[in-house]
Amino acid sequence: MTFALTIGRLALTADVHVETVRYYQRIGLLQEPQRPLGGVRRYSENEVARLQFIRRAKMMGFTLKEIAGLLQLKGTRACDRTRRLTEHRLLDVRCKLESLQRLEAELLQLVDECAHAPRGGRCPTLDFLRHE
Amino acid sequence: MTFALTIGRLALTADVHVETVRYYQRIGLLQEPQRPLGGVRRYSENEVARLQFIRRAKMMGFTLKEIAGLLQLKGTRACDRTRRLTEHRLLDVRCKLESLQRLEAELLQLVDECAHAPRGGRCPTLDFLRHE
DNA sequence: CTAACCTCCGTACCTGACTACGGAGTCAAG
DNA sequence: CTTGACTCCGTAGTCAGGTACGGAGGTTAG
Repeated sequence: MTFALTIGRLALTADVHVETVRYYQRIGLLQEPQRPLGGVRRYSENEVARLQFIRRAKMMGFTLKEIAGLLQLKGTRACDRTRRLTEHRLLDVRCKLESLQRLEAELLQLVDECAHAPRGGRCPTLDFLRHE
Repeated sequence: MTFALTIGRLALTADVHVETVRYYQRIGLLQEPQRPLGGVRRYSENEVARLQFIRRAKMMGFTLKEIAGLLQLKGTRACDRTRRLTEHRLLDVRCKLESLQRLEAELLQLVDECAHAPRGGRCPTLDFLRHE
């Protein structure tokens, strides 16, 4: 393998902090490679890929626990099983989507009302929060 | 009806935990009424309203810090400020919406591919996770 | 009046996702 | 072979937003 990164190079390559790598190791999201007696651990492109996967999933709004689940998929052999898990994920995402869309509509309405409220009058947003 | 609630009744009425009321008092989100010597504090409808305000704002995705800001707004310029806060919230929500929609599309594709993958062949989801 | 419940108050603990620190030991360039 | 950067490891702290606990004292139904 051409890759034999130290933890620092690994972190740099995957664009996370060293401490974050260690943290992920502590919580079991990343396994730590064997350490040669009195030496320093080396990481391969596998670890880089895994870290980048985590980063992407995190940006998608998954929690680290959810990501651990997603990474379990990686080890699972059966397509049926991955499909069920992915479908579950999809439902979840759709739920979140729905409530975010409702929230967006409400916020939009508030912004709009605030924009058209007469100067010196009452604030529709505050009224909404106070009286509904 | 006269409001002279104990903290427990207040919490019940506003549908939060007693400990949460105390927490809000600690962080200055709620003021605590005078305590009669060797007695118990009493709360009025003001506190109920304020708690409900906080609850609603929280559901709208405002942080407690932002809510503290909202609660201090009074007077004619209030609308400008609430509008800025709400717009900020809106941007946030839209960002999340976008990435969730991308995620939904990706997951949907995976589910679909898995559904049509030949039995015993390679799992498209696993391939996806492996190869980015 | 008394049992049962509530309030008060301080402090400690929880989850999530890190971030910081410190004293070793290790590695690589000059 | 030294110097300086890096790694290891453990522990501790951060921030948000609460929860839990425990002893003492207040309040209320029967």
